[in-house]
This record gives sequence, C-alpha cells and structure tokens, in this order.
Amino acid sequence: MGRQPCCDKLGVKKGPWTAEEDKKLISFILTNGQCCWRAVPKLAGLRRCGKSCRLRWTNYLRPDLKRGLLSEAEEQLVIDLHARLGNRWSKIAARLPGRTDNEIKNHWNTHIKKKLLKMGIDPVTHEPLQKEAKATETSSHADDCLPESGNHSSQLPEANGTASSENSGSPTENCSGDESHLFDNTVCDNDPLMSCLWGEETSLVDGPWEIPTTGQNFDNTSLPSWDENCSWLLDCEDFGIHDFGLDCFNDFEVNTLNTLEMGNKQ
DNA sequence: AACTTAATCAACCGCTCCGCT
DNA sequence: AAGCGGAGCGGTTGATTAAGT
Repeated sequence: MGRQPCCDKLGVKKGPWTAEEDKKLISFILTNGQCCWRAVPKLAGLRRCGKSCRLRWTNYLRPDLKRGLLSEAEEQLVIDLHARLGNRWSKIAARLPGRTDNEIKNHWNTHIKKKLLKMGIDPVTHEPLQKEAKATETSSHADDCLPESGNHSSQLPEANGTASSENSGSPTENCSGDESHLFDNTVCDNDPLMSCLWGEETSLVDGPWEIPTTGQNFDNTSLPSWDENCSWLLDCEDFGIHDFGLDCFNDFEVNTLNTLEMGNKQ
C-alpha cells in the first residue's frame, strides 16, 4: 500500500546542488519554460527528483528572487500576514514579491519568532504573553467552543477590538475561501505597504510566474532587474551566463547581463 | 589555535490539494 | 463519484558558518 515515491530513489542524487546542476536546470527552464516537473530531470539531464528541481528553481534559481535579509517593512508585513494567515507561508510569500515561502519560513523561525518573544508577544497567537498566560488559565473550557484554539487563529492587537468580536470564527475557517476579506481596512489603511500589496493581490497570488522569453510584452519594470537578482549568481558560482549557451535570452536580458559583467570587471 | 555551541538556511520528506480520467 | 498522479505546501533535518570560550 501507500503511494509510490515521487521519483525512482535509485540513481537519484540528493544533497546540495552543484553549479553544474544549477546550470543545467536554469538552461533547461529558460529554454523550455516550466513544464511538468516530473519530466524536467530527465529532459534536463539531471539525476534529481522533479520535486527537488522545482524546489531548487523556486527557492534559489528564479531570476526574480530578491536575495538578502528581509527589510523592516517586509518583516512587519510578514508579522501582519502571519497574524492573519498563520503558518501559510506560501500565501504570505505571495504578498512579498521576490521572496519564497521557504525563505520567509526560515526568517520567521530564526529571527521574527525571537524578536516577538523578546517584545513579549506570543509568535503563535500574536497576543501579549502575560495576557496569553491568563487566557490559558481561564479558558480551559472555552477551548471547547473554539475548535482550532491554539492554532493560527491569531489577531493583531490593533485588529482585535471590533473586528475580532465580529470575527468569532477562526482564520482557518475564514481562509477556506477567498482570504481577501480577512484584511480589513484597518490594516490596509494603516500600512501603505499592505495596502499596496493588497491592491496587487490577483497578480501576486493567482498569476503564474512566467519567464519572459521574448522582449515583446515584457514589462521589465514589473520584475526586479537581472542586475539585482543574478549578480549573486554570477558572483558566487564559477560560471557565467554565457557558459549556459543560452540562445533564449532576448536583447534586453543579454544587454543587462553584459552591463552586469562589465560592472563586475570594474 | 582548537574546540564547542549557536545560528542560519538549503534541501528533503510526507502530506494535502486539485485536476484529469 | 472514485481513483490516480502531479504539483504544491508546511514541517523538519542536516550541513555549513559564525561566535564564544
């Protein structure tokens, strides 16, 4: 019984990716786009599981990724979103362009959690810790009324008040459908970043991430530049973009990369 | 300088969801 | 409606690096 493994375990490599493997994967995806992940390893000549390829691409190789620590604004946004959505990292990541769920999850566990604890805020419920302790003391039977108590049913302090009284269901329940209603005007009004991001909701959440394969219809202002996002790759890996033998780069990308390489030489 | 501990983050695992037949 | 398979998600692990002793 049980499911078949997603890939044949025999002959499938595990562990850190090499520059050579990255090169193959980038080359393949830029040439063919994202297709059936299960087929990618075979077609790209990689001895990896399709799942692993997808993860490597989405978390590390995608050219629209931002690198480096989250800014203050991003961090605050993550906290706000976590208060609403709980550990739904992919949903949270969808609101932070250029960030991955894995990155946010890691940042949450290593930085934000501690920060909140230091501030006396429970990172799970987003309630003040003392209040939280009291609540647990007195609400042992109240839990019976809240099917998902102790889960991600958290509210921001500023979002409590009227909103919470109306919103007696858990966020999880609320999230079952469209989550957009969770973000009341309070948050959007108070936080320009939130407001801005909610305005872009559909494009961020529902729009598939696409590789621009031609210069046409490619608004290069909508994506972070290659300069910002690939310089790390060119700096850190011992191969350059020309090593890919990629014919698929359009003029814009090639020019950008040329500029980038020129810059690196200076 | 050598060792230990803590912090970080890439990657894996197993599960759920969703679309297709 | 049920079963299957692929994609995606969230939790966890483990390797690497940094900091402390």
